[in-house]
Amino acid sequence: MKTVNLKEDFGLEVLRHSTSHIMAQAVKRIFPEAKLGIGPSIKNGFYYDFGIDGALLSENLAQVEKEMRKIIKENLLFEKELVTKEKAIEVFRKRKEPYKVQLLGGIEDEKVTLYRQGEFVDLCRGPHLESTGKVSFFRLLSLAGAYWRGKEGNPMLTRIYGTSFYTEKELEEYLEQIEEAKKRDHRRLGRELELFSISSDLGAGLIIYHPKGAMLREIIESFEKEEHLKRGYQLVRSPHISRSVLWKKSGHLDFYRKNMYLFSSGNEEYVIKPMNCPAHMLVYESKVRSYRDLPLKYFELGTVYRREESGVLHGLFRVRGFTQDDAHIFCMPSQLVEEVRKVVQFAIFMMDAFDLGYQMTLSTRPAEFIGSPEHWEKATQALRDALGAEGLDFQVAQGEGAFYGPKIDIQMEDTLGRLWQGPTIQVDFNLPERFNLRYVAPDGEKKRVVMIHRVVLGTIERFLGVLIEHVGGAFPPWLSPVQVKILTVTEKENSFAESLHGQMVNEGLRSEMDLRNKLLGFKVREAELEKIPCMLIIGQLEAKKGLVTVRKRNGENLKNIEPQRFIQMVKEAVREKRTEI
RNA sequence: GCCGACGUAGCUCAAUGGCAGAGCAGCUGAUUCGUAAUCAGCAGGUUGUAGGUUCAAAUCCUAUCGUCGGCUCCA
Repeated sequence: MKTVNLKEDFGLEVLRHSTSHIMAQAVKRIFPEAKLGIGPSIKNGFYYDFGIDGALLSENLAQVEKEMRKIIKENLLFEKELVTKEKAIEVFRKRKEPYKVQLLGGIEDEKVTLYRQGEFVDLCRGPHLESTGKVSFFRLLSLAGAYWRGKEGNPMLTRIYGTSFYTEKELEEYLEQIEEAKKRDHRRLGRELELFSISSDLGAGLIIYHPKGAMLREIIESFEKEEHLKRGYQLVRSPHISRSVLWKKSGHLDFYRKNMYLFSSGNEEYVIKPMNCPAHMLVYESKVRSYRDLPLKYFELGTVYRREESGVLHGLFRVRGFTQDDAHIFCMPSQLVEEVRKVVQFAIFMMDAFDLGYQMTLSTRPAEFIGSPEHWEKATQALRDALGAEGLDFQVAQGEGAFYGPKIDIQMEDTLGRLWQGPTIQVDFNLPERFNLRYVAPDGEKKRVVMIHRVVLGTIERFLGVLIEHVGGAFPPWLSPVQVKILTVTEKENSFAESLHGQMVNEGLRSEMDLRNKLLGFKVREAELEKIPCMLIIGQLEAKKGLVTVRKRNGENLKNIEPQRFIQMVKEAVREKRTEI
């Protein structure tokens, strides 16, 4: 089974890569001055980059598609040619392809392969299909800017994204899938379910929570607080603003300034906190600490503000004001492995509690770093050991660690398959140094404390976004802002409905009533669209007997239920965190 | 920040230089009804904002704010 799948994927890669060459050929026919960048196949399709100085616009995509169909009809052979690097450089110099020449400069091998189809030549490892005629079901999807070789200082090329399949059915299904994903988009559901909104008057990247979204947050936050207390964390709190001297001391003013909101008051410069760590350092620093006190774990749902570049803002996933479930763990070097391991377990516990999938990355020492290489080696090994002890699969991102220490990142997927970083566990050699954080060891000597900086959901905002998309807005009862909606058949049952509502609210259930003079079918439809876990249908039958009919959001009915029994059912579903009542 | 696209009623979308419109939502009335839309009527707008071109601008131009898809950066 597995090998067949691999083959198919490989086949798709070849198809898509070949389609990207056809696209490049079409673009060159229409815009002979376009310079070729690179054109690989990617997860769900392919792209090709062109240096064309903005002459290629989205209105040209249809034209490019048309030319591609012509090339496919011409059924040109993909011809492979093995040449020396010098020969290849000469070919592309003649064809005025500076990016290809640059690429060749970076290749170590003596021989490279060229692929030709008709008048088009590309530097390419291959493999390709036999001929352009083998491609038929493709679609150009979007246009985007992309820096040459992904470096900000380089020229901006124009990138065309597209996809390609062997059958029309698969292409249609893929396009359909994208449409379906849009319905689960948290930005759309956030509005439809009245969870949150963003207002340009308030400011880009700043979230306002509406009653249902605020309730959802409250549920998640109180769950988190409890779980932290169970694990020996202590709650701390710090103000939103602080004097800039604190940030001078922490180093943020130098390294992080462009992301910080600063303001002055009198002669004093102030900072709106972009992080919680410096304040937590001050808590540690406030008295002499003994090795007997360690590990110390300070937890704060800390709301921070960062001046993010306008182009990166994205719904709840990338914002300027957000709340981290932030904690700082101070320990002795000998406790590091154990503490990291506990945090890894905690993060996984949280992911599991919300039924979310994830992937892990270990990021190691970057080119520029502070602290000694031995410390780095030990800390990186501690992270590796913690992951190993839990039997977790992880990728290693060489040199991707922060300048102040190695880290473990946990990424979560959104509905379109994009990855977003959630939980992160970072060892920090920098701040304990800058704040001179020490503890008194058994021998009476003062020693440098080791610090772990960690979040287990990441930020409440991003996490909520992922959660909304994961459940498609249909929250499990324990999280659902409204758990029950009482629907009356006619206004005659309103008083019974009101007494039921009072009873449930008293028992701590989140209940709403729909007493409007509307048809039952209409009320059911609305409650279904609100994705409320269950409805109570109250007509004459129920009112007379003092019982309720439960309609779950999947359409299933439970008849003649005692109100108290129903309340217990909901409580049980909440306690067990079941997805449905 | 950069590249491209977009911004019309609460929402989804029409109106291609010549009278700003529809459906849903909202409001009012009728209907008292059993599991995804009862019927009728009414109201809703400085076309994101500011400037410009024109006899005339939602439409063309400039700036600005915001949104979307990417790039870079990041939780």
